[in-house]
Amino acid sequence: MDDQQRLMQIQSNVAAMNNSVMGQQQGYENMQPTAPTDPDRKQEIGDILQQIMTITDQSLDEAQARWVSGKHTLNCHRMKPALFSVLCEIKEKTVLSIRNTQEEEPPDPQLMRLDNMLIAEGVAGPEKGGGSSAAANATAAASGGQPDGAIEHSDYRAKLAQIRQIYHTELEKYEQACNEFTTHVVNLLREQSRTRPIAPKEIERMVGIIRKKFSAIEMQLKQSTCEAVMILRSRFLDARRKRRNFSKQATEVLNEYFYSHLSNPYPSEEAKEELARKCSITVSQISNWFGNKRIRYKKNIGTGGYGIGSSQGGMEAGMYMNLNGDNYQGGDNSVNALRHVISQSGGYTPDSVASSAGMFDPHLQQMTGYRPVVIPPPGTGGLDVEEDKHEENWAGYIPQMNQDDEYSDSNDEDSPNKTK
DNA sequence: TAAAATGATTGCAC
DNA sequence: GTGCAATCATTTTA
Repeated sequence: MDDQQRLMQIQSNVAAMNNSVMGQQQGYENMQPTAPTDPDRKQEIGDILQQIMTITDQSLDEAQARWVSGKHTLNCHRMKPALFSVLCEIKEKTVLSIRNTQEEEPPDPQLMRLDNMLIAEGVAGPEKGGGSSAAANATAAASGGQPDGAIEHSDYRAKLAQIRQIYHTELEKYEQACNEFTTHVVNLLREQSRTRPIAPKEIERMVGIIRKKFSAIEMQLKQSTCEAVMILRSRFLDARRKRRNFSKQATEVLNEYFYSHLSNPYPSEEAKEELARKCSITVSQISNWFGNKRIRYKKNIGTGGYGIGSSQGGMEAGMYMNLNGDNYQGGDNSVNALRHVISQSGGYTPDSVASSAGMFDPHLQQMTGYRPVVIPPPGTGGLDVEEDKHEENWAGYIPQMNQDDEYSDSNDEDSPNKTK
């Protein structure tokens, strides 16, 4: 389409719209001493458009020079408000409306993920409970109930607080910069709206564009913060490798539970919680311990190292009888009394095996004074085991006693894994 | 100091 | 989500 055709089209458009904006012009026209006739108005509009079209064909310098000279004339022209209004309307109906539909996007899922993570880690959102609880959760597992866990905890918390502070400072800077720039641009556009048609929607759109650009910076900031938290967390969690053995008392409590529930050594959640409380360790550590215990018990049964009556003696279940190894060694409590009684009784009896399988012999208890009282037996409403859903799988590992097998105190000498 | 013991992690299956 | 099995990493023991 050449310039002439474009000009004709614009002129016809303007003529068509002229009627629609007459209302807007009404107030203005009322102020005029004489209202021009229709042919006159069309001629004037044609002149203005002709000037505009001519400018597009000129070089920048020529146009500027011409514009400066004609600026005052155009600004003072009585048709200027009407023309601005028409141009603004056209802009809104074409470019702006198309862009608006394109810009109405749903919230960025990546940004949402970052936001959620920062809130979960206690960096964003309210500080109270955020950082400290996240740190507490992370340290609970790391410390394993050890006293120096508190040191690690405070260390983690301090570093997290640092990250949080940097994040908030940067976020504040970003918001301030964003607001300042937005205000500046809005003022600039308002200023320019005196000399060129700028619709309010156009200003809104510009503000949206600026916000979008700044949100990219915000995203970067959030991403960097998340990375910093992740690095801190991974370093902190690595500290879990620096483990400490549980206290003797804790191991004893766990062993007591394990061997008193040997037929089904799967503590319920409640039992785990109770054990965790007694041992001053976490529930997950209890789960780890029982997981390790079951598997190592099975292995040793399988290799025969723990086999009742095996030449090596020292089966782990038997340890409950011979009380050797697995932290049962050298105890000076009721366990030792039991050990003594067993050694006095001349070795293995079916009853003692029953006790190892979770069926404590009342006679033995009476004799020794030892009871697994720390953990109430199954079905008593105390620390109970899980339902026997594992019993089928586990059953093969419950010691099956042969009447010929004899456990002698000499087996005490061998730790279960000494078979290696 | 090597070997054993032990708590934790990971990958897989259910 | 839980448990198993293998493995890692550290601590304890002889």
